[in-house]
This record gives sequence, C-alpha cells and structure tokens, in this order.
Amino acid sequence: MKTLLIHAKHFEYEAREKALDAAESIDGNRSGSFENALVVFVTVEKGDGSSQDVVEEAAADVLDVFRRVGASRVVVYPYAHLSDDLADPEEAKRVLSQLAERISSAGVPVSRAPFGWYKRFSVECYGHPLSELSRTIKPGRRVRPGYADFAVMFPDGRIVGIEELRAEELPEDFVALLEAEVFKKKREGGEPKYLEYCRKFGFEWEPMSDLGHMRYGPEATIMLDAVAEYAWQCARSLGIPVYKVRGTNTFNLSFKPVAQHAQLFGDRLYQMEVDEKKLILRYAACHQQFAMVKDWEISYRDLPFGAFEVADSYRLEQPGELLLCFRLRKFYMPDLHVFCKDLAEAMEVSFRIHSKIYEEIRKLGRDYVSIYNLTRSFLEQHRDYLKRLVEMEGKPVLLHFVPEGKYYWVINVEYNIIDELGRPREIGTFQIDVGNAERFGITYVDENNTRRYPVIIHTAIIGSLERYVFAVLDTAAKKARAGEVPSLPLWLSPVQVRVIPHSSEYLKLADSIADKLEEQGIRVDVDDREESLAKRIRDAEVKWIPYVVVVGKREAESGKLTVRVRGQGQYEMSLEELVGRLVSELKGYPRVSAALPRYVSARPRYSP
RNA sequence: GCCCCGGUAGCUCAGUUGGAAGAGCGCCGCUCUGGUAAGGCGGAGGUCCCGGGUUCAAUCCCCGGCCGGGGCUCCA
Repeated sequence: MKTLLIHAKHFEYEAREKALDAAESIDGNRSGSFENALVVFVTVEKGDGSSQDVVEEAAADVLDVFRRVGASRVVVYPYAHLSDDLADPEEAKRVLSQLAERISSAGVPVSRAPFGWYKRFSVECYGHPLSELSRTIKPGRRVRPGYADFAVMFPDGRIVGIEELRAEELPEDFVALLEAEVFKKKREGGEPKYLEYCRKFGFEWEPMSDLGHMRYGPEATIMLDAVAEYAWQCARSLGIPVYKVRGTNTFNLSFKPVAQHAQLFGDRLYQMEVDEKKLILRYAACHQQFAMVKDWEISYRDLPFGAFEVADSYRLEQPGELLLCFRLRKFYMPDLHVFCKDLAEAMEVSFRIHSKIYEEIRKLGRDYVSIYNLTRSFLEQHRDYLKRLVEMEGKPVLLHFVPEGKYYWVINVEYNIIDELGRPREIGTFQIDVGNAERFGITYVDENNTRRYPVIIHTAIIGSLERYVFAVLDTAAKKARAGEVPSLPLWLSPVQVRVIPHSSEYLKLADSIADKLEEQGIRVDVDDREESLAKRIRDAEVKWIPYVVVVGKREAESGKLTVRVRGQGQYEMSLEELVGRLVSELKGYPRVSAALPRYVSARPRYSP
C-alpha cells in the first residue's frame, strides 16, 4: 500500500465518470467538501489484502498523524496513481473499507471518496512540516519505523521494546518522556510561567544583538554568579583533582582538529571571517580545554583529572527554536572534562558523575528521567555497566540507539526534568568520548612507558547556567500551579534579607542590622523609601525576598526582631537567631560577592 | 526553516466597524508618619513595530519585512 497524507485546510471532490466497471455505487456520495481534514490518498497494491498487517499499520500511521496535526476528520481517497502494482478492484475495495473502518473505530470521523471514478478535486494544503507525508506499507513489516531506534531498560536489567511496554509499570514522568521523544505526541501549548519569572529577575533577550542572545540585569547577574560558583563546587566534589582554566571563545578553522570537531556540529556553527581567516565560536569548552591539555605532559599517575571552565558557548540555533533561558545562541556552559586512562576507568568515574547529577536535581526538589543515547554494540558489550547505571536511578530509562561510528562518544546520557507543562527538558548531561583525544593529539604515558590516548568524559553536572536557572524557575512555577507560594532557594535569592525601618527615625537601627548581616556574607538591603509599611512589605513579597525584617519602636525597645519569612509567616527572634537560621540554610552553597546597593530609595526601576 | 497568534506610554494591557489615543502600575510634585500585600490629590510621558499600497483620510484594511509567544521540523 502506498499512502499520501495531506493536512488540508480545505478539500473537496466530485465524482465525474466511471473509470472501471467495478466502480462503487455513488448514491449519496457523489461529492464532499471538508475543512481541516487529513486527506489520505491511498493506492492499494497486490497482496495488501492478504493479511491484516497492512491495514493495521496504515490505520495506526494515519491516526498518529491525525492526532499530531490536530485535524478534525480523515478523508480516505482512493487514488490509483501512486503505484504500478495495483491490487485487483475487489481486493482494493475491501482493503479501503477496512482501513476506513479501522480508523473510524478509534473514534475519528472518517469520510470515504468512491472507488473507481474519475473525480475532480481541489486541495489546499496547510504547508507545515507534517502536512505532506508519504508512506509505503508492505505486508509483514511490523515494527513502526520511529520505534525501532528505542527501547526501555529497567533497573532489573530487562530491555523491552516500545511496542511491548505496559503502561502500568511506567512512572508518570517517564510516560511524558516517551510521548515527547518516541510517540511525538502533539501538545496543547500555553505560555509557561517561568517566562514571567525571568522578567521579574531580569533574564531577558538583548534586542540589539543577534537573535538568541540574552542580557542579565542586576538580580539575574547575582543569580548567575552564584550558579557559576556552585557549578565549580559540584565539579570539585567528585573526588577527582580538577583544574579550573580559562580561554578564548574563538578558534581558527584552518587547524585540522578545530575543523574536524567543528564539522560534528554542522550548520549550527557560528562562523565569521576576519583578516581573511575563517574563525568559529566554540559551542562548548571542549575546544579550549583540548587545545590546552594537548600541550600538557601527562603520566598515568595523574589520571583521572578534570579541567573545568564556565565557557561562553555559541550555537546558531534556528530562529523558531529559541527559548529564553533554555535554547540560546549564546549561553554559559560549566563544562567539565575528565581525562581517564581507558574506557573502564571512564565508566567508573561516570558512576560518580551520574550520582552527582541526580543528587543536584533532587536538591531542587526535582527528579530526572533519562535518555541513554548509545550504539547497539555498546549495549551488547557493556550491558552490566548500563544495568548498574539504571539501578542507581531506580526507575526505567529510555535507550536510544544511534548508528555505529557516527558520533565521537559511545554513550551520551541526557537527563530531563518534566517541566510545568509536561515537556521533557534536558538539564544535565554526560558523554564518554573515545575520539577527541586522538583528534587533538592528547596523550599520556602509561606504566610501560607507552603513549596512549585517554578517554574523555564530557559533563555539565547542573546543565548550562541558564538551564539550571530554568529548572529553578520552573520549580517555582510548579509550586505556584499547586497553590503554594513560589520562591527561590535562599542561596540564589538576589536579596536574602530586606530590612524595613518603620519610619525614618529607625533607619540607623536598620543600617546597623544590615551591617551585621553583611558581615556574615548575607545579601541584605534596606527599604528606606517614604512609603507605607504595607506597601513596602508588598514590594518585598513581589520580589520574592525570603526574609523581611521590620524595625521600629517595638524592636528598639525589646531588642528582638520581627521577621517575616516568605511562604511561612511572622516570627520574633534575636539577630543571632536570624543569622543562625540563615547560615544553616546556606550551608553547602556558595557566597558570591555580587550584591545590590543597599538603599532601595535610590534604585532605578528595571523589572516588573 | 514551516504553520497559527500577537506587537499601542518605561511595564502590563484596553481601544478605535478608517476621522486629533486610553487605564492601571512605574516616574515627577504635593500631602499623609503609616505596624506586615497597594493612604490621598495633581502632573509629565506616544513614530499605536518598520516599509510600501488602497483611501479625501490608515494605529485600524491589503502586501512585504522585523521582533515576540505557541505548535512543529530541528536539536542531544
């Protein structure tokens, strides 16, 4: 069977004259006219009627496309001209009827144009990518093409094909992942809340740059600084020596390794020509770190070690793909490369990375569902390794098989959160790279004085800085959706404590409290504006400030502070108690020097 | 890159069936000294995204472009 699927804004036909003696009767079905229809032009070929397979598969495909494009009905239109191996008319009529019935039994409205007539028709195609598709369906071919590249691995080591999955043994988030990545289910849409939160904290597009470049206002910059520092902290916590380095974002294509590595990225590469030199912007920290480490003299005793940089990275994403704080043309990648003796050592190290990546997302109160991209041969050879990774996750993972030899890595794990709107979003990732050491000429000397190429792990433990912020803001959005007060973790809050003097008389007292908090490395400001207390409290809440301290006559007399804690309530405590609480809440997280100027009364307004 | 929706004050948006442009917030001034989510009064502020077309007349209609949001294609 051959089919041609057109998603038509408008479709109409009218039977004119018989083409065959075996033509169907057209009583009441001489013509039809439809809006927003999926028109299925069908040619039935010899043998299609011999088993149910063909009809089943064709119907499943039509239904799949129907759901994805959001058409309101299906029109089955017999059309002999897609093949020269036509079934005889009786077989064709039977198969066409079965196809229509099969689609109809899924609850989808179906119309069928008559078989065996010359028909006038006109079709207005929407023109989106899915609006024109053609298929060839042969008897006996069962697995749907899109599914063959996927399987699911369970913690007990079982590997199950997509069609054999039982929904009841799959966690909800995993189903969301399957729907997006494998079934390609169409989504409802709606503007996500995190975009509003981005504006609130000053994460915005920069209109005067290229598309996909962001700017970061004062609050956003404090947050980004904190995330960058935290990413470094995570890299160091793996128990492997890690060297922080820094480099350039611009590389010259005339160097072979640069050109080869660039080729892997294809047309998403940012390029420019300067002084007749072809230059590229790096798409991750790989270029710089490999170019540097190739000049290092490395002994097996030094391995494994890591190199780390928060690298400004550039990818020429397509305009329609860009998404604030998520898919960007310029972003910051806290990229760690771990150089290992061999694949076995890399796999050992990857367990630590795997567990760290999970630990970090869970600290945000979230969880991942993962995709393991790998070749089938890697699966065959390292099934125990994979089983252990999945055991550590304690839930199923999606295996995605890629062609042998196409990529520089043998396994590439993508860790996805399921966002506020049910979409998988990749945040963390690691890859085991067996190709780039040789390409860049990175070697070490082993126990036997032989030069060898190390195996390199690439990882962004907490994802790009922007994506980590996305995860944080999306978590707040989920809270808000659940009716809770949305908030930031204390260590990421641009202002951690706001002190509000009840009236200007108490400004000195407010300042002295702010001084003491600042000494402890707390980000604090003072709302000294001539506004009502209620107004200033409200503004602090709008900015999600976690701790708000009001000082006035009462506090001056009692020596205690009245502290409003976001999402919790109002408490009396001493300054020491407040500091103790803050310090313990910040334990394990970085303090950065960036902070806002103290007085709220003298600040430009730049965010809602 | 494709399809749909949108672009009006610094921000969020209303509006004009084509005839001199509106609100709230913010800003400025005055007033209020206020105890936990907006005290009161007044004022300033506009290339209605850009370019072309239709029209006596375009912010509004038509065409093209730019930018944003959504859905895809992509992407790992």
